[in-house]
Amino acid sequence: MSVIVRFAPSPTGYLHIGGARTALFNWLYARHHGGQFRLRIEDTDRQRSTDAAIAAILDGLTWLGLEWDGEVVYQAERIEAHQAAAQRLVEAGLAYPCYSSPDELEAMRALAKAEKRPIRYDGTWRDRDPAEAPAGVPPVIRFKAPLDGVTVIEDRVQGRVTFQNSQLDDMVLLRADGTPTYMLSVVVDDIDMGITHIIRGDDHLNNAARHANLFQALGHEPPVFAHIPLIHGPDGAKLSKRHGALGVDAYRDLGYLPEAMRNYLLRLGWAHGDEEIISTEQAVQWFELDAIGRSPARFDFQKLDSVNAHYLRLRPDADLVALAAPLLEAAGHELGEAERARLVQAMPGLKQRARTLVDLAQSAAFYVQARPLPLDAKAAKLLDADAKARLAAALPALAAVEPFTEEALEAAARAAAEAQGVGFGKLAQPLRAALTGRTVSPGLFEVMVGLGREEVVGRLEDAASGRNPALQQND
RNA sequence: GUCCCCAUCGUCUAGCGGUUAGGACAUCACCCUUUCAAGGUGAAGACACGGGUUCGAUUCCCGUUGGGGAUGCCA
Repeated sequence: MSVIVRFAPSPTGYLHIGGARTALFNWLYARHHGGQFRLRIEDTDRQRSTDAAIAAILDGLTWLGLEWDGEVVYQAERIEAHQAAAQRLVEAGLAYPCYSSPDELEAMRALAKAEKRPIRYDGTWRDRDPAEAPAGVPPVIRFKAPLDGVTVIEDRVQGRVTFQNSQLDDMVLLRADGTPTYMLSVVVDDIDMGITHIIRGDDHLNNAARHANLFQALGHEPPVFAHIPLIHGPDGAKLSKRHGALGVDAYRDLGYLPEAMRNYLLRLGWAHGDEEIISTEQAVQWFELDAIGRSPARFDFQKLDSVNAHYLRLRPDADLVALAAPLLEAAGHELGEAERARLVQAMPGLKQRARTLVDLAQSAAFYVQARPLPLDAKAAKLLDADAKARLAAALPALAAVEPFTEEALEAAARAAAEAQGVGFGKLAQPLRAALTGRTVSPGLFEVMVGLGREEVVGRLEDAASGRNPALQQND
């Protein structure tokens, strides 16, 4: 049997991190088995579905590199099939019209709650003669769920889960306006799409029992279920849109790489021994449902940062310049050919120190900053009169270094420090401040070579004569 | 309230009856060193609790506690 899985988000908001992981697991499972990964937009709730949300979901998946197979299925376009299925169930006596009004239902629930009884539809219209229907009230169609016995779900992640059928009430299949609900449309679409495995968040575990019964009623065996645990926020509470959950676009803006997101998300709930850094290719090869853990995981930015830093270092320098360039330009730095070339050359030292693309752009800014270079507070403080004197004294030797290489520059700088009778650090930090405007940077001589002789001399002259403006910031 | 799920270092996890309970992130020390990273070495840090089963439980069973989810004419 060839594997067909699907990711089925509802377009009521952006693609959040939990959905992204569900999509990733589905995608990996499909790729591992050489099957298909289908995308289905569950937009049966026309009021809450938006085109913007659909676009955000497609964008998010594309950015994450989770390409889907075949056409996107829009559930709203399949209403006729859903309605026909409901009709068949009514004709077969497996579903019935219910005339209870929303108000009555609400009162029913309130009463059940007050009396501390299970909150469930009481089945008023299940066996009542439709002839008793109130005039002018359009009914909903409800599923005639089994009253006793049990429904057993053999879940690939959660194991065997048994539900008492007495707990399952008669769910609404068709709303009063004739539109299908999620419960109906998922099952009909899963059948029509030939879905073999349903991998989704375990907030649907309860629904699995209802779905399984509907599959049976429609004459099909349910697919294999795999309900994966939810992701929680750092405080252990459910990660929701009003509780720290961000759309994948936010992670992109925060400077995370898609391959890092895939690796990090994969390790949230899935493991392969002690492996931490797992390439996507390797993940496809290894991924299996059995290795999915059953307990919920908390989202941890520090770990994500660490994984991201790893993948950042793996990226080619030119890639990183292309990714950081928009950020630098947004910060007001104009990037011509010369600046871009300078950045590519400087990237090995920069990328080793960055955790995100945002970090990277910030720490790269000094390379493309126009003179005179602004100094941050610490750098300004460091460049006192003594430091400036040392810079002035060392300048001629550095300006004359030939060839202009890291080795030659280092030799010259060390000789200059010695000539001045100070430790190398006493000269190095002022040089750093003068050249980068900060007290923290990549290796000094790497910076010099990256900047080029002319720029180095200019920046040192600026600093020695106190031409740099101070930056207001305090880091 | 009712139903369902979960429970190993702060966090992510390995473990699938007998281990000095392993790794990663974070933390702390030291090394390297021109700063910061990276890298290296090391430290500290966990089986929620109570009953069983067993020669032996982190591991199997039951309960307690604690989290989470579901209880919609949302998905």
